[in-house]
Amino acid sequence: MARMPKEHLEARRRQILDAARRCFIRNGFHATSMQDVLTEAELSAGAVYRYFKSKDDIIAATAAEALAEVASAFEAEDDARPPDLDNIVDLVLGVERPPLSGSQESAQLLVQVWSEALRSPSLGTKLKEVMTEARGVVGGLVARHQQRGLLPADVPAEHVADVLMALVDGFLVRRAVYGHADSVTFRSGMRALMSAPAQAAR
Amino acid sequence: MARMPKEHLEARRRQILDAARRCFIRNGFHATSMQDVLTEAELSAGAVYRYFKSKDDIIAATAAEALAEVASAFEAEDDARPPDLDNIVDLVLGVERPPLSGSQESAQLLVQVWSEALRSPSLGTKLKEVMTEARGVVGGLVARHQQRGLLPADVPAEHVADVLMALVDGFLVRRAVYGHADSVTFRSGMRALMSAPAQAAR
DNA sequence: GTAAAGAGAACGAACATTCTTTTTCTAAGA
DNA sequence: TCTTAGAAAAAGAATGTTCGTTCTCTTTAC
Repeated sequence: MARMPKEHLEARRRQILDAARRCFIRNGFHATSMQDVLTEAELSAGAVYRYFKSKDDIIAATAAEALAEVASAFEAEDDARPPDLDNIVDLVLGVERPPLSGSQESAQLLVQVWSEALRSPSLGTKLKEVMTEARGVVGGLVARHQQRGLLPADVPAEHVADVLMALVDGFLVRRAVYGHADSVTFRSGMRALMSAPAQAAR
Repeated sequence: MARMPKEHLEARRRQILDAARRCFIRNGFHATSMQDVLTEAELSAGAVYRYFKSKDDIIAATAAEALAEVASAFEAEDDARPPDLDNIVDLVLGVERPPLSGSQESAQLLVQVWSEALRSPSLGTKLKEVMTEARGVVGGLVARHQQRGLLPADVPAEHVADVLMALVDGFLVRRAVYGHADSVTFRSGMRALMSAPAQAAR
C-alpha cells in the first residue's frame, strides 16, 4: 500500500485548479485547451485526470470557487461591519476586503463566470442563488439605514439594494475590462451623486 | 457573367450574422461550432465561407455590431435629449432607447463581448475606445448638471461619470444574467439614493 | 513488495477550413 | 424573346488538425 498523505493530494488538486484558473482568466473556459492546463500545471494528462474526471469538472470547480469568493465577501459585509457607519457607500466600497477590493484577476474570472452562466443552467442557478443571498444582505443594510433616517424610507429597500448590487457588478466589469477602477475615485463620485440637492419632479 | 444583385449579397451576410449572433448568445463564441452556425443559418460551409473568411472574422463582425449598438445609444443620449432635464438618473435610465432599454439578448451578447475582450487585444482596444467616448458624453452631461446646481460642483465630473457608467454596466450584467432588470424599480432605487440626507463625515 | 501516482503515447471524435461538384442566375447573342 | 454560355453561388464531401480522454507502462512512496 502506498497511499500518499492527503495533504499532498489536496496540494496537487490546488496546483491544478490554480493553473486552470490562470488559463481561464487569460483565454476563457472554452478557448483554453486541456493541453494549456497541463502545460501551465506542469503535469501530465494522466496526473490531472486522476484528480478531475473531465474538463467540465475543472470548469465547475473553478467557477464554484469564484462564487464562494463573492459570497464570502458579502457575508463579511454582513456581520463584521460596525453597526454605526454613516455612509452607505462604505458598505459597498469598503476598503478592507469586499468584492470590490479583490484583484483584477478575480474580476476577470467573474466576467468569464457570467459568460459561462449564460450557457450552463446549473452554473446559472448557482450564480442566482449567491447573488440573491447577497442582495438580501445588502437589502438588510439599506433597511437599517432607512430606520436611522440616512435614506428615504418611502422606497422599498430592495429597490435600493438592486442599485447597489448593480454598482458592484459594474465596478467589477470596469475593473476587469478597463483595468483601472479606482475605489477612491468611485467613492468620490458616489458621494457627489448622493449629496445631490433634492429635486422637484419635473 | 452572373453577378448577383448586391442587395442579395448583403442579405446573405445579414442572414449569417443574425444566425451567428443567436448562436453566440446561446453558447458563447468558442463553445459555438461552425456547424452550429451553418445549421442555424440554414446554409452550407461553402456558402458561409464565401462571405466570411474565418470564424474569427464572424466573431469580430458580431462584436463590432454589438459595440456599435452601445455607441449609438450613448450618442443618442448626447444630442437628442432635451437640455432641461432635472434628474441625472433619466440620463442613464431614460426609457426611449438608451443601452438599458435594449433587449436581454443584447445584454447577453455584451457579456460575451466583455469576456472575449479579455483575450483579444484588438477587441479590447475597440471596447475601450467606445467606452471612453461614452464616458466623455456622460461626463459632459454631469458637468452641465453641476453648472445648474443639480450636483455638487466640488467633485470632478469624471468621477461621477465613472459611477454612472458602472451603473449602466451593472444594469446590463443583471439584465443579462438574472433576466429581470426592471428600469422602473431601478430608477426608484436611484432616486432614493440620490435624495439621501446630507451626511456628516463620520 | 505493492499499489497508488504519474508520464506520455495512442485514439476516436469534432473541429475549422478547403476542394470538388452541382446548381442557379445573369447577360450576351440569335 | 428565347436560348445558351459561363461564371458566380452554394452544396456537401473531403482533409488535416486539434481536441478531450483513455490506455499502457514506468516511477514513486509507503
